[in-house]
Amino acid sequence: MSTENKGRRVTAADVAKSLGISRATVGFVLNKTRGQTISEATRKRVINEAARLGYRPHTAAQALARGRSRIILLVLPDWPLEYSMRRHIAEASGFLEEAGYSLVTYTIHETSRPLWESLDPDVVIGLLPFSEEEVESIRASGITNIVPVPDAHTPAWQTGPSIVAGPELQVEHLVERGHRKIAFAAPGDNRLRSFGEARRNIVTNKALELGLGEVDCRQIDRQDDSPQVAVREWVNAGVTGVVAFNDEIAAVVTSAALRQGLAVPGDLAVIGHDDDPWGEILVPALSTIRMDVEGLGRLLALTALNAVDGRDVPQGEPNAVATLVRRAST
Amino acid sequence: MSTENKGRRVTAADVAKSLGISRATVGFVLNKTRGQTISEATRKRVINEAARLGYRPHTAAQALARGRSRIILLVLPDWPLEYSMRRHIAEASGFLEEAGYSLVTYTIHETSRPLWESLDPDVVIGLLPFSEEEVESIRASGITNIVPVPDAHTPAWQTGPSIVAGPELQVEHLVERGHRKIAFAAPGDNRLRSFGEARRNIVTNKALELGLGEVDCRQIDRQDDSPQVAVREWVNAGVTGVVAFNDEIAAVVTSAALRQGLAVPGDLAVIGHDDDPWGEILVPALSTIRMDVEGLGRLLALTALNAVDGRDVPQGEPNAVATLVRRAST
DNA sequence: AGGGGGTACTAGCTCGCGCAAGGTACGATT
DNA sequence: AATCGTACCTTGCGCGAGCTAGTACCCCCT
Repeated sequence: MSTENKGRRVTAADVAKSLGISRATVGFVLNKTRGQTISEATRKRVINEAARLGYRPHTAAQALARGRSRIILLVLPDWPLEYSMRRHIAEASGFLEEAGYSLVTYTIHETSRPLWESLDPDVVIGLLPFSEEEVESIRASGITNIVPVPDAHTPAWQTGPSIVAGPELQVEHLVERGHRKIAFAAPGDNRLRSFGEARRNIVTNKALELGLGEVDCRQIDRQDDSPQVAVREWVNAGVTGVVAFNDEIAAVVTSAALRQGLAVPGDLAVIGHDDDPWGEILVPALSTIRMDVEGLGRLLALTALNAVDGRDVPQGEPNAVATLVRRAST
Repeated sequence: MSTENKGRRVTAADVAKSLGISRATVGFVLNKTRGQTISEATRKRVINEAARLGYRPHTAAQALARGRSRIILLVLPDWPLEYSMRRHIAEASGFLEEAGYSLVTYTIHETSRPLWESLDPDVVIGLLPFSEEEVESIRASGITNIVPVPDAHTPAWQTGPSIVAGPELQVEHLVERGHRKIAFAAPGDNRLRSFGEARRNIVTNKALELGLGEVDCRQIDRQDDSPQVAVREWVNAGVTGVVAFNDEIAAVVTSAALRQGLAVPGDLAVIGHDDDPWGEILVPALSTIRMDVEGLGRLLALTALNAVDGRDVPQGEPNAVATLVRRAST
């Protein structure tokens, strides 16, 4: 299947010439183009000859001709993916493939130009919401299909049950454990700023709703002394429970508390978010929130397809969106 | 930069028309084409106008015209990537970008069509050797640049001194801290088996060389009671220092020790590998090995670039390969 | 005045494919 | 006999950019 033309790639024109028919016909057959009638005999001849010659459509040419790359870029968070998550991505990938799309996964790193600029995907879809800078950057590459959609007024991901549930569970859990004065540990990292704000608001509202006092919110940066300062002042102010933005922040806070000779959860209880595998290793093991990544992932795949068609985000929410993982830190 | 043409993408022709010059000139300027003389004035005008209009070259069109996608596909193993590996990849990605290439990472899953068929990369490069079926499949997609080449030698980054240095440093450090009876904590995960074996051998050899006793090697699996068992038996056997495969394993061991009421490093010292950021957060903070990620990433990138040019795998080794990070756990 | 040799560009073909619009042959209908 | 309809296929343009082979102009030298 390869010894014929010395190295040059087989094109649709080669298939056509070899059969003595026009290139368009080959295209129609291979694309199952609707609105074209092709005799069964020709159909078979084309398909066989294409296979015999080892014809593969040239992706770039297709993308150029139809104006779509048929690539969907899935942006992953920068932490190790659990097994179930990876499996789900594989599933989503297969699902999308049947629709003629390729799923490319991507982890953002600051060192290099984001992949959406060079890959020209039809959709960029994030497992986590994008920061404003990221949205800006994606838009600037001429990509209009971004999921989750950054709606100007009420961002869906800031109000959607799937996102709200986590922080609310964190607060409820602390209250259930008897804490009445709680604090929020926000990420110092600028890229997580807007995401942090969102979660803080949810926590604040929930605290209000449950009749708790003011929620003392502080930014935690592992690089400086902010963890130490925050812990000291929290304890002085009578805070006994800390809701952390994620597991890493929770770990940093816990760490700072332990180094000050405080007991966790005795003097200060800490709950994280995301169920990072590291959280289980820590002493004390970190209580946290596990998101229904699989459900979310499936939803995202569907959303991606709909986004390509210009349709809206599907309505179905994953059912079990967030669950509490009780461990030693609370 | 966007309000001019309603939605349509800006092409090089737009830039040219807007300046009243030919499209070719725009191309020459933007590609810094050698062998073409362009006046400095025109150069600047083109560059400014391109920026003003928000011009982005159409990747697919470029790929079609020059016959190269400028995509390098890095095939990853199907297991959670250690922190250091993710950094290598980020590093390589940045390096390749400067050369005008995009690095796309990919984990093979059986459920879907392999990405090399639809992405048309210039090179497919694997962290692990490919199976024969895989090589066959890649070849069938018309891709000739495959690394590691089926029957060439193993890539340098899999055997070179860069890999040996880390484990040796771990052992040396423990000895320096006065430990004479050490153990090795291997990953339980089957997929890391061969890596674990490799590092264990290095540790064993180094221990022999330094005149230490037998190295007690045990597999650690976070999911079962192997950490507890290992720690107990190690301590009973008089082991005082543990060399861990990576920081995660080190953390798990530390954790198990603490939970048994042992002091770290008092009763058992533990040293990790890879300098995962989580290691610094732990109490006690984890001593570890920091790899020269920049060098390794560069090597990976160079290998890929050379493959594009049809050249062979480079021989050069990264120079400063591994350094010891002293923290509280030893 | 007629080259010769730069410099600074432009015209136009090419890549492989999708797809709209246009044939053509042949039997059926008026 | 002329027209129509349909099944089947072809011609040819366009996608956006790379790049070769010019061309027009100017300066300098004999």
